[in-house]
Formats: sequence, C-alpha cells, structure tokens
Amino acid sequence: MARPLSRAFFSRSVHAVAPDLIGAVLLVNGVGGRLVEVEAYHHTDPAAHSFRGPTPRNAVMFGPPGFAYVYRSYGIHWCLNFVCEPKGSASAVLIRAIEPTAGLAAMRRRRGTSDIRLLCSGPGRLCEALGVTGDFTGLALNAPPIAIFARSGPVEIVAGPRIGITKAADLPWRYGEKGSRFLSKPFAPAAAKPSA
DNA sequence: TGCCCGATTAACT
DNA sequence: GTTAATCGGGCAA
Repeated sequence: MARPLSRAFFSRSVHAVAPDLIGAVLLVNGVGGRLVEVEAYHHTDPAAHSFRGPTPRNAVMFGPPGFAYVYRSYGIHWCLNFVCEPKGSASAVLIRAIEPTAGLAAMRRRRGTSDIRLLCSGPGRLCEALGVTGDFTGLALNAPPIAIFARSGPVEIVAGPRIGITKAADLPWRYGEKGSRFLSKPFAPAAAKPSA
C-alpha cells in the first residue's frame, strides 16, 4: 500500500531527500504521477533563492520542512519546490518532471496538448498540468490538496548538472530516473575520459 | 524609483 | 539553433 511521506522524510539533508523522491507519487487534487526528475537547492548554493537571506518571496524556505514553495519563473511560469532540512536551513527540492499517471484528462485540458510527453516534462509544464500556482506556497505537503507517496519499488537513479542556471552550474545536483521518457532533458552519459 | 535578469517554454528560421 | 514572451524580485542610485 502506498505510504504517505512524513515530515521526517523532508527533515533530512536536501541531498538525501532529492534522490529519495525519484519514483515517489505526487498528486494535487488527485492529478499527478511519478516523480522522475528533481533538483536540490541548498542555502549555501549561490543558485538558490535563499542564498542571500530571507525575503518576503522566499520566507517559506526558512520555515519548517514539508511545505511547498512556489515561485514565478521568467514572469510566466510557476515552479514547485519542497522545503527540506530542519527549520532555518532554507533548502529545497525543485520538482522538474513527473510521469503522468492520474488525471490525464485534466492535464491535457490545462496544458492544451494531448502529447503525454509534453504534459509534465519541465517545472513550468508540470505546475500548469497539476494546477499549481503561487497560492500553493506555504501549503503542507501531507494535507489536501497535496499528497505524496513513497516509491513502492526500486528505482535506478542518475545525477548530473542542474538546468537553466548560471551560478554553480557545475554542481551535479539534478537527480532523475535512469532512462525515463518523461525527463525534461536527458542526462548526459558519463564522460569516458575528461581531457581538458 | 529604475534597471537588470532569471531554477522556462514555445514558436520560428 | 535562435529568440520572443513577460514580470516580479533584488540591488543600485
């Protein structure tokens, strides 16, 4: 039986939580699917919104773990994060892609496409598909309308550099399910021989 | 008060 | 492969 993720799950290091989220199931009002791609953001990380300290926008990141942080990206899209680590750490996991499994009709309607691979493969896309907006900031991750369940079986996880950032772009803090068709971008194969 | 730029996406050449 | 869309946050003045 699917096990809801506890507050304790999110209280750990963001680098432990992020890979453990791969294969977990996220539902918003019953619409969602399996997490196949996430990125970790730590408060000591120049690319993190919390890096420069608390502000009205990122305040929830400085609160207790197990809550949602949603911000607007490029003035157009919404991006969903899970706040992690003990309160004050201001670290979070960005949800980048899911494999749609529930509420496909609602997703297609919101996204305006029938291509299942374009429904939730990207942080902005999945928020639109699941109906996530800035109003979700501060919502608990273990209470309606949000539900998250631990993965039920083994998953092969790969890691690589994060996407779309310019600061600390070399840190391999993007995690995904190996070979998933629903990644926003494929993971580069391991370099055979770094030369320069 | 103004300016620059971003954890993106879709459309276009 | 390149670029427009679009706007709030954060920092300089």
